[in-house]
Amino acid sequence: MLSGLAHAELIAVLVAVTDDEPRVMTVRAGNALPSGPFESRHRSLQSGLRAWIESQTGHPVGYLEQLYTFADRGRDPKVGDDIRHISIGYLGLVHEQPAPGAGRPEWHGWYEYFPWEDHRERRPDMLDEIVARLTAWAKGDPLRRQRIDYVFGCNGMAWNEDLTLQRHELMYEAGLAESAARPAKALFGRTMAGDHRRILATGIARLRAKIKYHPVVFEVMPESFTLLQLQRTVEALSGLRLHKSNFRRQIDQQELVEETGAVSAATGGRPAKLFRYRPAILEAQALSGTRLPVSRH
Amino acid sequence: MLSGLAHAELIAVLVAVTDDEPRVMTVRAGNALPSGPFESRHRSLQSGLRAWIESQTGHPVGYLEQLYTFADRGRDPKVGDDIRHISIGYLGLVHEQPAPGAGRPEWHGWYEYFPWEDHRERRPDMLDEIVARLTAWAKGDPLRRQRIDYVFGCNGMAWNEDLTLQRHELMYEAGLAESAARPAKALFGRTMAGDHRRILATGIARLRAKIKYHPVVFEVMPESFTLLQLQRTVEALSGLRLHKSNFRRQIDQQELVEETGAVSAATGGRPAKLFRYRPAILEAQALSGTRLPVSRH
DNA sequence: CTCCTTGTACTCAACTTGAGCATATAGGGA
DNA sequence: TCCCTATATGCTCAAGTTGAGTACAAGGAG
Repeated sequence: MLSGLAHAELIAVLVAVTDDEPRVMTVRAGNALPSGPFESRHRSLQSGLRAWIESQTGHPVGYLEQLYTFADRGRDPKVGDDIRHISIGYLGLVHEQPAPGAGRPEWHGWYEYFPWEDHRERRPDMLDEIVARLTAWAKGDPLRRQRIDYVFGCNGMAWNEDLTLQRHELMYEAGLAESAARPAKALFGRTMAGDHRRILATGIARLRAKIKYHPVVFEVMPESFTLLQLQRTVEALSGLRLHKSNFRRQIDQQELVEETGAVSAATGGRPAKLFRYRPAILEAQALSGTRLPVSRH
Repeated sequence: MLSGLAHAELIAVLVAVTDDEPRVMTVRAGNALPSGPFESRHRSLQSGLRAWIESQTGHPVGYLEQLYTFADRGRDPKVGDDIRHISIGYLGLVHEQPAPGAGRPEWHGWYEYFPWEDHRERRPDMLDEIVARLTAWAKGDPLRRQRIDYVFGCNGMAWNEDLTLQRHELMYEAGLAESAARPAKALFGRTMAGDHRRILATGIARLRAKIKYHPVVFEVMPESFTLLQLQRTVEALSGLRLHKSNFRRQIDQQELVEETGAVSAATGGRPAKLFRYRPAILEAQALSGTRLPVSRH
């Protein structure tokens, strides 16, 4: 018994936003997240993953953050049947892809996997079905009922976009997601191999929370952009519609952007000023309590 | 070469608050955090650690959260010299200890290790010395200068209690903390073995950030408490003095506590009502943007 | 009884946020 | 040409939140 020995694997949730759609890099035709063994030649977890990602995508990774470490009882014929399998998940952000889906890396919209998470147009109808099934599963247990209400925003509670992971876990418990017994069968959304969809949910949740108090959006933006493009990107990631003028007020109060001087005529109406990110003050202003200016409509 | 194989170890930052002092469980006379190998008999990381902690401290762990996974090139004669060493850090909160320091587990005040982090009485004088040495190290580099100002709250910037980890890392870079070459020598505060002090800094930072938007304080409180006791506990953890009436307003707006009906006469003046935590609504209200009502004085 | 100490309830100005309206500037078509 | 539509951008205002302080209550010690 090799006590304390385990297989270590790095697994990445790599996110880009193209055409107002958040996309995640996948392998195996969208059925798995990219991953690889953590090799001893790597200096550190971070640098190992960074090198590997850049070789795979050809894009520099602007932002890389550890997400979570998952452990599962894996099987490895080389070492023995009962060795632990440890996956260290990372969230990486890359700038807009010029040609999404071109080349080997496959980018899939993340709402393929979590269609109920996109509330930009309207609250997805699918949610009624999900909540109905969860309610049946809860069987009147008041604690479960309360959890459903909170996590899915029912019975007077507001939808909280940050709870992506909790929603997935609740659905998993209730048998609405893929299971070990039926790995490819889920009632809602597209599945992934193993626990990859769960890791993706972790990444989405982390990014949605972070975007509110840290200027990470700019890590997926091109060099220069209009304020509406910026807003659309935040909306894509959070799955919400935002209030336009309040969003703008927030952005320029934080002094995170500056005008480039150029304008974009590509928007149809009055040309919009182009802005660029101004990392100078960096984190100074950023940490003030920044809630999203959600539009109620 | 065993590609992908690694030693996995669990390491815990276990926190309790006694006598208005945050304490952390240590081993080896306060020189290390408790840790142990992750064994394959454990169902999961979380449950393995939970069982282990409860056997060590005799106290149930109310709250357990993964902190971070650290990787270092370790040495293990059993397997070979170049196997990876992975430490998975956890933050755990336990309720007030009846007799701190009694028995095997040793609880040490966390400000022994980070004396400059306690701003309850006054800004520690030590900070002037630290900043002076950092300034010398920065040698006029404006980026370093800006980072020092931000992280330590100099030159018009406010002290941000959440930046414990960044402060430790900056001091480490500048050679003011222990190093691999001189593991026990630090210019400020008490050291720990290996990177344990850094892991403790990670735990402090996480807890200080979390306390603002999630009702985790109650995990270190006794069953019933007065509002001032609650305030003193938050102050102990955050290292700040809070504004009394605003703190109270915040607490009862969140409706997280209810009166027990009893009063405590132990406080010297007018007896204070006792309260208990009311987890009923649990997380519902909690997630609203909760900043600490810092007292400027 | 008086002072001292702690607890509890209000008040009020400054600031922030949610929501909507008004105006500016482009292209396209009658 | 001139209006219409579409987007961009600026401004206002009420409602809510926060920072700071004051007034009053209720015990114990001397």
